[in-house]
Amino acid sequence: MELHDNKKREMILNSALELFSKRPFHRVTMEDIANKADVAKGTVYYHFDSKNKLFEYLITDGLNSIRSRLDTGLKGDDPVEDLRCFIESFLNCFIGEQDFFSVLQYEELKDPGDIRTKYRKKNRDYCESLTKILDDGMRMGKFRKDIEPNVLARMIIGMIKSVKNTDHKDVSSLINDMILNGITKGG
Amino acid sequence: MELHDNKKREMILNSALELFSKRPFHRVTMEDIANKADVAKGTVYYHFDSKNKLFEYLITDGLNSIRSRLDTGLKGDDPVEDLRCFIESFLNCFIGEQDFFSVLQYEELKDPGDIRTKYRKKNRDYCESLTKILDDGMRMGKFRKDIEPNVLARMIIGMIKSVKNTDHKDVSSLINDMILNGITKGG
DNA sequence: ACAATATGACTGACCAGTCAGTATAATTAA
DNA sequence: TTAATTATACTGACTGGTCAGTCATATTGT
Repeated sequence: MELHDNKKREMILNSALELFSKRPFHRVTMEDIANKADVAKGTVYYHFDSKNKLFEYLITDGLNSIRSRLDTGLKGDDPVEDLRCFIESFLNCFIGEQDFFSVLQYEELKDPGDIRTKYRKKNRDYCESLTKILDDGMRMGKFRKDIEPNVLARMIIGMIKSVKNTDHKDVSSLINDMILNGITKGG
Repeated sequence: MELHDNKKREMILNSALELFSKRPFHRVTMEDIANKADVAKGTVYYHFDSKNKLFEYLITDGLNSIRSRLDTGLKGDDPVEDLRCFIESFLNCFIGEQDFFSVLQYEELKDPGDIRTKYRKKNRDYCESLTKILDDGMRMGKFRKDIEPNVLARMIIGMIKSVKNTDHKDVSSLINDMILNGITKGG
């Protein structure tokens, strides 16, 4: 019976995400957000305690949705297949949620002494999921063992995140093949 | 002893680099920099016109030194060997100049409407150098052809940049081998 | 009526950049 | 040699603008 169609709250979140993805935290003002959401500044403060809290919400909310998307489809018994699946999901997330990943990129930068630190761990969650896949694969003799799984995981994520505007019909399987077989064969 | 030794200027640059590598641009104040350099705020402004100009100097100066380090050693006639050489140089730069690369990472983020845009291009220079190596290699049949050389270049850079605190004795050749042969063989 | 929601003028902290002045070294004048 | 002049390096109190957050008031919904 109480409230809400939450229309304005949604507008605020959308506007904030878009602005934070285009400029760093301190170059986005609460008034920018309010204006873009077509709402008064006070309204933003009605829905969110502070600029930090608003930012915090965007990050945790986004991470949660991405995590659940990344976890679906993993079987746990076939590392090669799980790797393929993970890469595909991650690439879909990455391309589908570009604004969010831009915000996350700011978030990932060092800035001890405020909210950020607190998310570092959660932030790495998808790395841990991938780390596990790689670790399993190494123990089963499917992947090379001369590198730490978590280092390799981060490298793979870093690699995927660097992909921009390619029109290859299936980037996902291309990347998968490159990771598995390198650049000297295939093509 | 005071005139024309650039001691303070150096101190300012060092302090600024360190601070900018730890916090985003707008969370570093000119007074922070002055304090760290053990100098008055006015002194910073004596040596640099503005905060932007100081930042600008750090970036261009760092990029110039890195570029020249990356170009030495390339032969131009053997893509496989040039790739190996590039990876080694880049990794050395990346590990040796971590503060600078952190600053650069901020720099690489979108923030249209100030200095940043202007450096985008220069910023990518080392990518172009790598792109050329890959392009040559593809034309010579050494590397797979089913991916744009510039996309691949960015992926490789992204991969290397994701390497953190690994104590493998020769990370450089490990990475080189993984890029060439993938993760299913080797180790 | 009453609570929930929304408003925007206002406040106070913070910070980039200024400026009037000091100090020290280099140059010239006596 | 030393006094006077100028150039260079440095200082920190101050200013003007910006922006997160507040609050008294208005509007809407039930």
